[in-house]
Amino acid sequence: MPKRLTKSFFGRSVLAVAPDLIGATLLVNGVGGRLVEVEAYHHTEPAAHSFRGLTPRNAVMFGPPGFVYVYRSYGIHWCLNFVCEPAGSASAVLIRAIEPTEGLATMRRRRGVTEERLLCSGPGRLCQALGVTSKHNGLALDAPPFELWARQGAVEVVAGPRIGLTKAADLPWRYGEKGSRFLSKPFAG
DNA sequence: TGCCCGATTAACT
DNA sequence: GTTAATCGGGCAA
Repeated sequence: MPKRLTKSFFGRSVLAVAPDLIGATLLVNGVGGRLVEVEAYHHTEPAAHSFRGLTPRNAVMFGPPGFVYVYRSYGIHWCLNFVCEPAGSASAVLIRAIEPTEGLATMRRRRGVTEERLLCSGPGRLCQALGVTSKHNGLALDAPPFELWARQGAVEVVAGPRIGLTKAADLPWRYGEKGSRFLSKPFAG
């Protein structure tokens, strides 16, 4: 049987947690699937929301690991993050793409598209498909409506530069499942 | 206070 | 390939 990921899983280096999340299963109210693409963010690099210090928006990032940080992107979309490392480190993993496995009909209704590959392939898309909004900001990952299960068996993880950044764009902190057709963008090489 | 811009997406040409 | 939608943070004035 699969194992639930608890807060101790997240209380490690964000660069260790991020690749370990590939292949894990995330459900929100029973809707979701396998994580196939994530990105790491650390307060010491300027692309992170926490880089300039604590604000009302990023406060959850400065709290303990294993909690959810949700922010509004471009005034339109929601983006889902998992807080990592000991409290105060202000690091997090952005969830960028999911392979849908549970609640496909609900996702299609929320997204307004039928093609499976377009349901969760992107940070904004997966939040819409899973019904994630600001009301989830600050909630614990090991309690309802969230369920997070460790991956079973081996997963081949690849890394590359993060997407959509103008700062610290060279850091190879994007991780994904090799060859997955549900990535928001393929990995080079 | 005002202005610029972003961890995006979809609908254009 | 380009652009609009839309809003809060950061910084200049």
